[in-house]
Amino acid sequence: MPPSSARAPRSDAVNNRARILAVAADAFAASSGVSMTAVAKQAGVGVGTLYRHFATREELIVELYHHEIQKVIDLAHSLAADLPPLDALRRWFEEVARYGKLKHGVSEVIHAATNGGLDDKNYQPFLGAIAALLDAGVATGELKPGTDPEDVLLQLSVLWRIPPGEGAEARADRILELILDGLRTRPQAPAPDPAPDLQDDLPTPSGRSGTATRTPSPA
Amino acid sequence: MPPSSARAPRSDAVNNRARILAVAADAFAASSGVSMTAVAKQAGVGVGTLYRHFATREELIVELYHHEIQKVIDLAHSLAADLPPLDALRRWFEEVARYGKLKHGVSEVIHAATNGGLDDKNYQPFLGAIAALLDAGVATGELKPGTDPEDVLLQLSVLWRIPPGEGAEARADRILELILDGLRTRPQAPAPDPAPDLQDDLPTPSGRSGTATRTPSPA
DNA sequence: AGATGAAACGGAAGGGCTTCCGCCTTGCCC
DNA sequence: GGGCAAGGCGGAAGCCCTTCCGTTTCATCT
Repeated sequence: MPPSSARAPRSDAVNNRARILAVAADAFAASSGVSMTAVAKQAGVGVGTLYRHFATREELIVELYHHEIQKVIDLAHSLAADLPPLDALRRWFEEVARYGKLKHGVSEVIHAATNGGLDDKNYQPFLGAIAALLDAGVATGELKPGTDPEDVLLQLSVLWRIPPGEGAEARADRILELILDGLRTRPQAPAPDPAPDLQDDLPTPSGRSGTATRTPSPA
Repeated sequence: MPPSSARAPRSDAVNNRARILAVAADAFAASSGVSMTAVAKQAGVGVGTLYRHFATREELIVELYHHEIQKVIDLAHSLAADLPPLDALRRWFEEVARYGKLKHGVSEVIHAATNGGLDDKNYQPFLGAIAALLDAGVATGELKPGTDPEDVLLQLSVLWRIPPGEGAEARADRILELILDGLRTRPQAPAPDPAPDLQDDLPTPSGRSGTATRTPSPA
């Protein structure tokens, strides 16, 4: 390729970048709540320098974890090749969820992506991974055709917003299942008749999950 | 009731609260990017006072919009009563999406809710609204039983994260449909046999079919 | 009216992300 | 080797949300 407009990068810049990444890797490994200022200080550079290299916090994180991201992407492709489409999709979803919990970075990246703040370098392959899984399912007729990978990614981003604690894991599973069902093809029902034949008698129609009507809150 | 522990609220507090709300209503109507400091200044109080009345930015917004929220909640109940369950649900989803776009507040509130930062006063009725819609569908057998309204709310929260512009509206529609399908019951396929009888043989499992990557909308 | 204590007030301060801009280093060319 | 721009560097500063705490005000009790 023609070396047209790009001078060689300056050596100090190269060093700084490397040092920043090294420091940041350590810092984020210890805890995900690391401030840009802290990273800069530890790396022995000013914040300005930090921001010269990584225009935004997200961008730094993306860089840090793009390795992990790549693993997730690769996994998608291999699952798509090895497993029945639905299983592949489910497994991948679970894996994504798991990654997001363990390595906080993956979720941050997806978050960045769904916020539009991710450049093609990481975003496109991710979409490609999803597309591969979807395509496999479309091919066997188990998944609806025409689903946009970006939409799926957006739906997945919900996973990182589950408040942690108690039943977080179960909840993630439930939601994954909902997403999955949304993606599947819908077999023709033999009897679309809306008559409720199974429900004999429910004395209390609102029986379950605290359908409590509003509290009498005065304005 | 015993006037046990609650003194009458002080008059200055009452006045300040009212003034803050009035000012904030105007400010947020003009643009959603209003800082707490700005609100406090315009209301002629210190930030400390502002925060005494509304412990957090979200809380102020919730208070501002809880009127709109109530409308959405009421709508859910009346739709659930008047329309076939699936239509009711779809219509309500659409309305929620629309509200979120127009009045920025509704979405902020849902965002707060799904972040766990919303107290019962607004959160529970919202869940109740969703539960009503779900229950109606469960009763007719069109929706899966046992879906947690909170999960649905979380899924809806995705709507506010669609980057605005170009095909945002269409995308919201697509996603709503995905969510909806995830909630529906899955009719028994006549042939539950896993053998693919329609597909002869797909030699290339990785062949990218129609799910071509969408053109990345210009960020 | 005067005293008194609980609650409200105000704004400085802390911590975060990001931008801006004057100064300095590096690498190239003469 | 010396000069010169391009680009990197550093950190102050701007804006945000929120917390803290000394000071002030209100409502009540004497």
